[in-house]
Amino acid sequence: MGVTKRFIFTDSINEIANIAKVFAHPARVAILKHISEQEGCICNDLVHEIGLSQATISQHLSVIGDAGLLKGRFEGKKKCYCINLERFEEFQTLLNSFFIKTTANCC
Amino acid sequence: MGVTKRFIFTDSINEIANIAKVFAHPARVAILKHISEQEGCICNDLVHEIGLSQATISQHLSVIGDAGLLKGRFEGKKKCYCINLERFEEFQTLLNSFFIKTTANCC
DNA sequence: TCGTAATATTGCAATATTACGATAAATTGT
DNA sequence: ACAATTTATCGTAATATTGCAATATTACGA
Repeated sequence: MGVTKRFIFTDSINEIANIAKVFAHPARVAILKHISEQEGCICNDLVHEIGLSQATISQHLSVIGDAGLLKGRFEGKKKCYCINLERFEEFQTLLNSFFIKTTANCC
Repeated sequence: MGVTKRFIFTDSINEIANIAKVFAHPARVAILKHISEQEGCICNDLVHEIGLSQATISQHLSVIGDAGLLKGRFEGKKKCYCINLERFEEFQTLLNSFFIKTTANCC
């Protein structure tokens, strides 16, 4: 098979998985790190900075964007990206609410 | 191609990606949620609870375990799993240290 | 030791992801 | 309008992931 059976899980669980998928690739983590350090940045810089092709970077950016983790706007021909902090914090809150329930452990 | 070029990224970035990969599949999120709610649990319960085959659950458990997010021990023939909270918090700290640097945003 | 229960591993088919060259689309300056 | 620059999209090859049946392994009790 090979198809993830999303339909057997709750919405919150699927949402955590979807956002986590963004962080599940080092290129995307590197992109987010770079953007967060710049307060806004340009895609072409990323190509130079990260060391992947322009097409690949653009794809990763759209994955990050689809998950709601970016804000962006065009400034002339260049596109300015920044991190959607609210969304990022939403992800952290979700993670916390799921896994920080038990303080005691059995092992 | 299709190969993730891990070698062009730093260790911290790759580590974030590796741990995030655990959370990037709803079955694994559901497994972690279930375990965290039980303070220890049994794999066979998971098969019944999650709705995937025993082989699949077992595979997911080993992915979670390889990332260091589980502690487990055998209790007779059954295996008792619990969450490695230290490791989970390590992940959260890593995420924070990378992306909560800029409070101001450009967009 | 033998049978049973629980978990792990293997092998495979189906699908998803990653990466990049080529090309298209958008925008600015001339 | 045209060329130059920047980003997006398409096509496709390579690799990774997902899921399960079948089988193996491990541990216990009779």
